[in-house]
Amino acid sequence: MATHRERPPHALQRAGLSRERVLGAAVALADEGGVEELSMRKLAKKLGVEAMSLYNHIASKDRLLDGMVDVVFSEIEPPSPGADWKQEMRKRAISTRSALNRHRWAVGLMEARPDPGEANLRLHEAVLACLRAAGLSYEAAIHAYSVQDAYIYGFALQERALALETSEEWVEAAERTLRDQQAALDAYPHIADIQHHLAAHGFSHEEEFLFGLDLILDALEERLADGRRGR
Amino acid sequence: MATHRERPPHALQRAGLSRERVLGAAVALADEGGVEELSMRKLAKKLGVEAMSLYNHIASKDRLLDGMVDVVFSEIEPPSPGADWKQEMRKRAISTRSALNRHRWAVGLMEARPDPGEANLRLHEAVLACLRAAGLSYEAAIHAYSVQDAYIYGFALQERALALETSEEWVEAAERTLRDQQAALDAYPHIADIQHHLAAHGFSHEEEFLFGLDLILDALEERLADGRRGR
DNA sequence: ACCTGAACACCGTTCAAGT
DNA sequence: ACCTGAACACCGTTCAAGT
Repeated sequence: MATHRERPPHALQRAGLSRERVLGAAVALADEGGVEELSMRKLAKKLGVEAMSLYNHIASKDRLLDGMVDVVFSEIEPPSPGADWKQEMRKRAISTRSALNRHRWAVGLMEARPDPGEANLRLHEAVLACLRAAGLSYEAAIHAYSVQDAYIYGFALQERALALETSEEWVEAAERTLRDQQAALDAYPHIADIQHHLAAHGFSHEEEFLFGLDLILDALEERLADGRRGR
Repeated sequence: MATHRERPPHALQRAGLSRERVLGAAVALADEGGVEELSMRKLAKKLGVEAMSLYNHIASKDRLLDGMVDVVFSEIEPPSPGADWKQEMRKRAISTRSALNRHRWAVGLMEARPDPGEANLRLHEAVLACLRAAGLSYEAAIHAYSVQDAYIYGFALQERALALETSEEWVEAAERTLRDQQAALDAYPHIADIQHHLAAHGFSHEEEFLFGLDLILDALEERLADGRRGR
């Protein structure tokens, strides 16, 4: 190590890239402009380098996306096996939703990558460990995991589409719809009713998320009394 | 109509395109090769025409995708308002899943398009009508709709990723994982256990889907006893 | 009204060449 | 070992021109 030669100060040499720097910049770029804004050329420019340099650190754009997805997985807090499984699963679901809201480009990609990254596996392992420690059979654990994840990722998908953040924005959007689309809404009276309801009461993604989450967790708890006895 | 002039038989003139033909070909192309295979140029070639001709029938690729998504919505059987809401919702969920399995490219797009198409609105209206006819309050209807759709679309998302069809394929895949990734699995004992379970018992997407769906519908029925009394 | 060729401003990726 | 320029085979879309 001490014998390592000093790098000569050639102008071309010193970009200082690394897999981590590339991944970090890619995530930041996608966070700002969406995944369709992410091109190898733009990413390179952001790093002060030509596009082809990136290929020294990642094999292809597809592998870049794999890495980015695993960055998102690494931000999700894994459950601990000891404590109350329902509480742990609830925290993990909330943590997942907020990671997906910070990185909206990731929603469709998280479940879509074959061969998962390390952070993905670690989280996966922790969830299974928690459920098994709670006494669930393999079948019950698979069932429980499957419903929860379908719900969490599906909810995030809808939330990404319905881009309104606050309850006030919902009121405003509903009022605008009622004003501008009045004629169209005549054909869809129940949709119109719902718009009226939203204009009057607003809407909270968070509240909505927790309603469904607790519905599912409570129902699982009831059913898994059976699962625990072998079923 | 009778006075309509015969079209002269010029060589360039007679492609006979229409919005419907374009949409149909686009859906077929995406069904075969996935959405990344769908380019304006390839679509045109499939229709025996140059890419630029397509722009006489659809405004842009984005509007093409809008149209394709609405084709998928049109294949989902809407619930009827009179009958048992749980049964109607169950049938509609199953119909949605099978449409999404026929058109796997659509999964991430169905919920992602601003301004919905006609088939989308018609289905949306029918679902709300069914829930309201069953006596649910606006709040309860929104809750019920939201959980169900999150689950349905989220499940389809997972199913698309886990591309294995039959239970036998699952057994085979699990066996291969256990054989090839043995070292890696040492670090993740619970994942390894699940793979063993899958290798022994197989896995059915359909069964899994129905477990979660019925869990949710039953739980909704219980809670909505309150929703019906105004809550 | 519908179709087209040429062109523009982009893509991801390969490959030989530089240091 | 890392970075680059030129090149290849693609994209979506515009625009003027054809019939």
